[in-house]
Amino acid sequence: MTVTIYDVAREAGVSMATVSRVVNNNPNVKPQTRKKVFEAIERLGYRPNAVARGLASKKTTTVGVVIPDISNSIFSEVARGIEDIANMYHYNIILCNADKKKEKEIRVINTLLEKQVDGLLFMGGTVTEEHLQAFNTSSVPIVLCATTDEQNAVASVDIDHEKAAFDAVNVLIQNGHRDIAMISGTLQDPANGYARYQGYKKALEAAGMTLREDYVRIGNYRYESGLEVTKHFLELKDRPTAIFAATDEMAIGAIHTLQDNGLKVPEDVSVISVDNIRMASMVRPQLTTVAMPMYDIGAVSMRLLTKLMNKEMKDASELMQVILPHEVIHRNSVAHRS
Amino acid sequence: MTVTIYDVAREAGVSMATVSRVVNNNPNVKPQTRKKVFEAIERLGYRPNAVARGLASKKTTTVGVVIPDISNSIFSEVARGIEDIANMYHYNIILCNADKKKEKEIRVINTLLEKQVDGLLFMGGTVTEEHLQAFNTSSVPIVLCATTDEQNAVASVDIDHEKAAFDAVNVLIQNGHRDIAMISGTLQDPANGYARYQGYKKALEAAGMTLREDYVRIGNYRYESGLEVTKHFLELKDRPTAIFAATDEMAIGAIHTLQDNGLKVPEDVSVISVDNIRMASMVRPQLTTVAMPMYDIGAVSMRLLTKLMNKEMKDASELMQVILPHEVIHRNSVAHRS
DNA sequence: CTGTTAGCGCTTTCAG
DNA sequence: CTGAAAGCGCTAACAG
Repeated sequence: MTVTIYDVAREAGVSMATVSRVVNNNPNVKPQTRKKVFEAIERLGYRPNAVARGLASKKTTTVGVVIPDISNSIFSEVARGIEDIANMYHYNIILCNADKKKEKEIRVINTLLEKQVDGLLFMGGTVTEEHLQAFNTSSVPIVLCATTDEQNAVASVDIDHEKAAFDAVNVLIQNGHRDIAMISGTLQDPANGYARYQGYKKALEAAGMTLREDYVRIGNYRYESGLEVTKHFLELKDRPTAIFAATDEMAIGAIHTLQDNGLKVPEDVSVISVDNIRMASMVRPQLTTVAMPMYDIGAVSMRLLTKLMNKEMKDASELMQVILPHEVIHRNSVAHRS
Repeated sequence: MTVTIYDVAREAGVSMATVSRVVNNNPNVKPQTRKKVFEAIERLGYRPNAVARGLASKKTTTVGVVIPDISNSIFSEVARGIEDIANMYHYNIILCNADKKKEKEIRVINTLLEKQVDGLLFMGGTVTEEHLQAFNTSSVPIVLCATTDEQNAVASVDIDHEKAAFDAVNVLIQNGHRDIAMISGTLQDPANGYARYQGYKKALEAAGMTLREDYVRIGNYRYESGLEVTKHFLELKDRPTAIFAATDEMAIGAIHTLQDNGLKVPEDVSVISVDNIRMASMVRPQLTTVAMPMYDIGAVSMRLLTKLMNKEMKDASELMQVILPHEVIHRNSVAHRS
């Protein structure tokens, strides 16, 4: 039925070991023998069994990636970065959506580990004590992607969310705005929520402005939420002249309710955010935002993982927190205060 | 170092076979023994090795999915549908981007097969003779996702692209439009290109209208392309009053160059397309389009694959071409001809 | 440069 | 209900 390395060996008149060598490109094989073996392989239509190889060699050349939701463009960008580099180093990836649910995250981490992945890339919600415990049972390297744990106990690659938010709010301030509202994510979320809120707060402070409670509203990162939340700002007696949204999607939502209410962006109200999803340049006005290098975060974390898997470097804890640079992308949603 | 089934057996005072039974939920184990084994597992922190299991049982509970580009929202939607159902049936997925490049597609199909996936989901460009050959070397079931092969030789799930385009153009016609241009994809692409173009053509014919060469332009499916191509229509002496784009992204591009040139959508020019990506309702005006059920295509094809893998049904060739329904989503980019 | 020989960790008859 | 034993297909020393 299925042709094995043994069949090839017999067909070529050599030993299994030799066949294994040519299949694995081991140079210690006489060209002549190599040729014989290749012919036998061809003739028999032999296809190496990676599972058997994995059991024998204790390496599967596959890495696990747990991701919140692959259909979310932010994460699918990261995933593309991961897969490109994985591919480059001859790894495959097993993709698991976990929707930022702790239970599900822990569960998939375990099944990935059962599948003997050579490494793990984790992209999720908050990294809790339980996550750390699960990571600890792993004998393969793990790197956090677009997240970090409080203790910096595990390698990670991310941007400085607080600084990104700070920079965003600052362009508003530089444009003369003083009444700046924020559409935040939940403060429970360390990176996209809390950190970005902190950046907003600190930027105001640095400019000697005071934070108004009614200028901060919590959204859920999505477009519809930006649409909703902005209505509240519109009801205020003294409306903000600028809005900082924690994500591009919410910012686009904000722009639309503004427009739907007869306000012009950026003439009447300026809008800025963080992320730089593809859609940011596909709306009118085009969105000014702070670019988070999604693809690079994926690519760099996968590259880091390969190094760890090859033991090119030990997980030197502190040194393993890589922060990628962000950048303000000036487009058309911010104007000087009129 | 690593604890195996043998260690657990010794610890629990039973045989490997018994441990295997409890791990696999085989009912033929006395509750008492089961308990002993579970305790031993707990005590030792035993984690089953799925690779060894895969070798012994010849099943890996993982399926391969080859996809053009996971960062493209169309495909990432499909992927989510696939993963959800896979998860439901306890399968994991190995994801490979192949960018619709034949070479790459064939290559990943082979490595996926080497990894002994239990089934394969293929989403790609044209299915050529070479693809069919590669599929033929497979002993596991394969289903095409959002594509079909000419010969209907392999199971597939997709929508009727021609009919979807036909329906889209028809809403334009129903609205009194007679000068309808099309932004098409390449005619080399059977589904999104050729079939959608055919639908356009047939809708015009059915309405007794003649197709104007200069009203058809080829784009590359993306936003920027829609932006570009539309400029040509603007240069025509008798401009179209409506535009049908093969994809939402190109339609949004069309809307924007229309707007950027002082034309109003839909008052001056109507725009419709096919896809219904998330962004379609995140632009102004919101896009009227024919919804292609991306998530469902993924979900249904994965479900079909599970049936094939369980041999619940043999690949009854002809019967295996499932066509999912599409639906016109009326939003605000189409108006009656003024 | 090539062959022999043990396993890798688990499932699966087959007995009992 | 439980155990013994034979592999699954391949890699990796170790000899030669």
